[in-house]
Amino acid sequence: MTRAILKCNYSCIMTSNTQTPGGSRPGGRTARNTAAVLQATLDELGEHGYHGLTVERVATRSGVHKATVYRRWGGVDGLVSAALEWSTAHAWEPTRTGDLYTDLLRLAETVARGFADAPESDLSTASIAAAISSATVAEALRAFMADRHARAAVVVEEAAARGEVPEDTDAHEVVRVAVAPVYYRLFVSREPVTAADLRRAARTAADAAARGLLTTDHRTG
Amino acid sequence: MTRAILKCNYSCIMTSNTQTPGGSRPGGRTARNTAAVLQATLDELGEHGYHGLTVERVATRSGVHKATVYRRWGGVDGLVSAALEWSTAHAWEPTRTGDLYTDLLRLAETVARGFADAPESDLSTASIAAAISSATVAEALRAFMADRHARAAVVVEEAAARGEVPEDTDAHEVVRVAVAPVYYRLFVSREPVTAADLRRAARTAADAAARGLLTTDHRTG
DNA sequence: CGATTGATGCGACGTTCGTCGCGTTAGTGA
DNA sequence: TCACTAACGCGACGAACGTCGCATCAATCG
Repeated sequence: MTRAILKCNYSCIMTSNTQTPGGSRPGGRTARNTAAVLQATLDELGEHGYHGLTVERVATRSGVHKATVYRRWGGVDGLVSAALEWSTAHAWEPTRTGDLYTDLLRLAETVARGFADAPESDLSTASIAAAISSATVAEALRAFMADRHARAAVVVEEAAARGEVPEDTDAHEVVRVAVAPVYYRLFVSREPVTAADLRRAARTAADAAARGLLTTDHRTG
Repeated sequence: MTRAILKCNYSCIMTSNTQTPGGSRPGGRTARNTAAVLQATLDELGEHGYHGLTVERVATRSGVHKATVYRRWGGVDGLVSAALEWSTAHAWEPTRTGDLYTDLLRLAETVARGFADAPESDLSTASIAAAISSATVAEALRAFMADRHARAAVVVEEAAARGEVPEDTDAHEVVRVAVAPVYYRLFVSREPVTAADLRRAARTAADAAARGLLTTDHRTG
């Protein structure tokens, strides 16, 4: 889901320096440091995962002094939060094929692929791990996922417009039903995620929506 | 889901000393140390969470020397693994009311309650966090969840026997659809989990199963 | 261009982590 | 009861972590 973000290079982060200190002096050096540190954070996550993410290594890699990193971001959790908040600004759009099932399948595939390729070496994985022990990261993750959910909801709304699903279908719930089993297998039950599993998850969500099981007033079932 | 385990006292662990070293000398002292250390691990998890779980504190609390804990369990991840493996032996049974929806609702409620009461202070939460960075814990968690799934499948099989759902319903998939959204909200999207959410998850799973959306051959959808 | 001052670089410090070698304790079996 | 030895207790050690005070740098503004 955030896979493409890791491919992002130096200049990519340069453009979104929302992490400037007080805001009183967003000068060139500060922005440069922010870019270098966040990029180093992503690189370190890609190489050693969240478990091996160290302020000292990030500082050395970025060329920014260790004390500065501690002052600006507070620690490892702050680094993950900042990287995650930045990625929220990164535009993302779901693929729209004109068929709800296919759209949901693409969504599930995106999730699975992002984690399957490099387990524990992804920003998303790091965020989930860090959010468990850090309220700051938890809030950043919540905001990130809310953004993704809002964007993904489009595929359901279009399906409703086409008449595939009832008008009062809960778009967010459809997305949840489609992707939740994937995350569940990855992080909770620790079962392998096959292509058939992804198809089943998407099929269940699409069929349930089509039959009116996921409408907004169905909530009090 | 593993909430009740934390209530377990000293003697409870004493009875399952599967963690003896080579097996050549499962004597009284070794078993006593195992019990003390695992109990201290659960206590520390309850007080400080996984993030604050330290070998040094566990050693001090249990009265066992730090070096011994490192030798026997290797570190924090080993402690979590051992605690989790032990809890697999702990018998657990799903509530059976004679109605699939209600049974699934109870299941979802158990999951939600286990995490809602004391976030990040549960063995399950610690396991999920630790499994991300530790292959050992990941395997222990997989085995634990496989056991829980096998036990929970009974409610679906009985529903099939009653004729509520088709004979070839995939029991495991029904359970996944029922609980996955709960875990998803808790750890991924970080949304609050309300009673209505639990009802909706259980209702969706039960209805989808009743309509034949979760049969074994539906997989290739 | 020069003064201001927020941000940074720097090095040192106390703390905690994880490991190691060695002497001792206490289950085990004769 | 007694020897054997696996497991343990103990203290010390190097390494890494996170923090601090102070000197320096550079972005901003007059």
